[in-house]
Amino acid sequence: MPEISKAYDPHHVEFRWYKTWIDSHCFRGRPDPEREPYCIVIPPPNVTGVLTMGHVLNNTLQDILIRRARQKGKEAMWLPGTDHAGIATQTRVERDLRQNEGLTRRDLGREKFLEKAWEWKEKHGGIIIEQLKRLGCSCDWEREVFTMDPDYSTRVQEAFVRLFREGFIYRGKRMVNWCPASLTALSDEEVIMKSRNSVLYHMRYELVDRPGEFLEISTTRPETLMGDTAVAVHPDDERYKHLVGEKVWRPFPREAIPVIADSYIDPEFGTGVLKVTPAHDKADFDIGQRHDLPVRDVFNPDATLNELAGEEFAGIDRFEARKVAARKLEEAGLLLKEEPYENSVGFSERADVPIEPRLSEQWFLQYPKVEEAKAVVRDGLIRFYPERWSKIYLHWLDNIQDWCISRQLWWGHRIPVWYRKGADRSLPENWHVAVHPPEDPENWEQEEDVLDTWASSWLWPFATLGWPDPEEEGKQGLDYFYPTSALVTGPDIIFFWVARMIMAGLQFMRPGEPAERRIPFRDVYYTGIIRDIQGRKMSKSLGNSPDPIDLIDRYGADGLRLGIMLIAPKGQDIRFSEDRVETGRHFCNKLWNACRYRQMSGAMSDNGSLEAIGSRIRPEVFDDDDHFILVRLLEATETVDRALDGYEFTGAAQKLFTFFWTDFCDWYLEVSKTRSDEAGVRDTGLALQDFVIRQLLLMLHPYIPFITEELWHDLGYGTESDYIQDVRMPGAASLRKALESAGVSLDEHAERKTVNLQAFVTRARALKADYNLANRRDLSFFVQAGSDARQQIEASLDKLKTLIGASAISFEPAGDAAPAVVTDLGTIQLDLSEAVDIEAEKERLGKELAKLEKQVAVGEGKLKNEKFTSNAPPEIVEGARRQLNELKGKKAEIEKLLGALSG
RNA sequence: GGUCGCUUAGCUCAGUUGGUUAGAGCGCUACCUUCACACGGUAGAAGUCACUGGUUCGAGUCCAGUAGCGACCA
Repeated sequence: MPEISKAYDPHHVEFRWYKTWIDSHCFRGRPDPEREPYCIVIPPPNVTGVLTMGHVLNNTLQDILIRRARQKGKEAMWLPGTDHAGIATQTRVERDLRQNEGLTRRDLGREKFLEKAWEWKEKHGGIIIEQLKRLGCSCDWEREVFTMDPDYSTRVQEAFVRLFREGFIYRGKRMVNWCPASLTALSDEEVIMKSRNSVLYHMRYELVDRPGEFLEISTTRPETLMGDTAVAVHPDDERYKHLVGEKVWRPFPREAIPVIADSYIDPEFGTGVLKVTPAHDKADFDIGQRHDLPVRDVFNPDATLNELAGEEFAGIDRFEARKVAARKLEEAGLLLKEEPYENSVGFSERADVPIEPRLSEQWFLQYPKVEEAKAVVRDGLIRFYPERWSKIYLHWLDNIQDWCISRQLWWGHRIPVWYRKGADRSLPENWHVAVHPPEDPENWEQEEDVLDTWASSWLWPFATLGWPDPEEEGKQGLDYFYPTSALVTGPDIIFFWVARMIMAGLQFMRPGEPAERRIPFRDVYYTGIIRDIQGRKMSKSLGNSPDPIDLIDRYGADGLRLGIMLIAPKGQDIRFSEDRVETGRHFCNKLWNACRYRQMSGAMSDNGSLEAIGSRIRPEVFDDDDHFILVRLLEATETVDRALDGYEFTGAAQKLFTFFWTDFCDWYLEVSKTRSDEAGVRDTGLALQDFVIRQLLLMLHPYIPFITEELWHDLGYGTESDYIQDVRMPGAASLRKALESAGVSLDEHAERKTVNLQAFVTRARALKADYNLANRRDLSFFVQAGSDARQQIEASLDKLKTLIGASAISFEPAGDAAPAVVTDLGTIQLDLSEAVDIEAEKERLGKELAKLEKQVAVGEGKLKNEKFTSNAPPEIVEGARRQLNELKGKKAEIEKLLGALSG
């Protein structure tokens, strides 16, 4: 038997076990018709990313689900991977290129640049995967997928081609969200609306045919006025009706533009006159379409202004241009006032700069299966935990817009479209849309743009499993593992990813079959967001984000995992503080030492199976404590099981925590120290410890996989299987059955008795503490008890003497002045009459009496209430009656004690 | 502006069909290095369950409203 050290040191345990697990392919998931499948696909982190606290939370949850599924005998498979993070990665590589070599990507050319990007990926791309291993994630690493792997890339293109052929994908010149920093179009979801303190500029345009008469207009963006091609009013607006059809002077570049009427205009806003800039505003563009206005684009792609804006604007930035425009208006006497104005401005999610609406040629996807995607969630085929997220999901689908899927990047899946050289690209007859290039490539040129990263990851739940290649599907087990069982993710990507995956699954998988076979997953668990202790989001710039690897170094992966699980409320944001991780580490140390205590208490016997342990139990020597701990163990097992079935990870963790610490360590192990040395009694006690620890390790294993594996082997549980993860975890029913086979019939009543005894011990200790005698072990106690209670106390005499620290407990009457305390098992008195301050003792008892009187009054009031006794369920009424009697008994006892002190 | 959520001990949080005296961890106070564990033990102090009203024999729990905070959407 290996000696176990006094303090648990996670480091070598964690490294050693993870290596062993990997070497023996523990986490492999392969189709097995004998078993029920259980599959999770990882939300692929950015290949360039490093582990954050969010990842720790998210992946610990997934690991718990997967490990628990394994314990339930399912074929568990957790599929890992990373995505290529188009904009983020390309930006990083471009920045390095600029800093190191002073080059832009265009200097290098597409091919060379992509080589650089791959190099960068090879160098930095494995980090997060290794970090997930440190955390203990039991992914099937042999299946690791990267969204730019050749196979996966082909599948992405295949999906594009299929959608195109079915008419869901089209190319068009439309207003898109343009990021002037990344120089690419973005989808609506990548635009973050932020509230800004802007300025509302009030200006006036002069009427061409009525010199000296002006139209007053307000705008937050005077730098776009050079692109104005009309001003608009509401057709019913009496103030301006007569001016519709006339012209006003755009001040610079000076040009006459029409006054038009459009019912989009809100007459209440400002002066009710809108400047119309079709090239630089989505709504203005729509107005322009309706009125056939020219589109006058005065911006360059990087949001500097171009020559169309005029000489003094060409080349300057949009924010500088705003100032220049305002100044020029003022000089011309056209600026009436500037006032502070709060409005919403769209920002690029990645680059964090204001978006420019911009007219450009892009590829769009009209989402498939929108109605069905709503139905599967609404009808509960896919269940959201917490359920409330389904409302957010449905609302988004109700208002869904076509998805701009092209990106003006190089790092990504190049769109599988070729254009006939020299021909008009806007005509579909000049397109070749296919996974493979045309047979005469010299006459074609491929589309330069790549696909949105999300347009590859929305295929994740099935493209990672071989779709659509039948041979690969067979190899990967698509038919077996799909639909996957659960998805764990943050609510921030409910639109980016969850909703789109659902539509993709419904569209591509098993056409013609019922929806429950086509959906990508059955349950979606939304985590909270990890914040710092002040409630702020974790961010690099605030520096409030701890490095999880540093935490693992200091507390162990198990400590970190458990610490996070103890505070992760269901679907709420989490305020993280490090002392929770400390709590996790303390728990591991306590567990370690409890097992160490077991080893030191007596030789280990056959722990190879529940039956083997059961055969060492002799129920005829059971005492109340044995019944107590088994009843509590069964209860904990049931609670944990039920909690995890409902994705209540914290509830389950807390139950395990208190059962282990309070019931097992603080009580059962403590009383074991007072147990008889008689062989059969002691051995049964040890067997029960083995029984409880076995179940505890199994239940804790999903949370703290490393230490439980280590202890599982140290304590000799490991013969049934090589690893704890492969041991079938007994439910409460199986435990009950195992106990029955061992001849145990559980006495639920003993649990109540033990609770009373525990209270008795606590009260006696408190009595000593009140008299500053906590560390004395030579005191005599007197107990006045009824016959049942007396019998229980006598049966537990040795135990009580040790736990309380008493030299003797007798049932003699104590002196009148002896300090006393009243418990459910009778009155305890300290043999201390000569040293007692009578007045202080009176005060102490008086306080106690007052408390009891209050409680008695409440109880009596309740029971006198006829409505209560007739309406409440009988067991509640009975409980209240019993409680009242107990309180009254205690009250009478205290009154008696007080009477004796006074007499 | 719309939708959703949160508000329980100094702090972070449990409290799942309404039911006996509202719990835990951390922190705090006092005591203890007693041979599993000081990453520990013992005892203790600490809560008008945000506020107002309602339903009920009974509300932290259900309903309505108010306030504060937060998220998402516009």
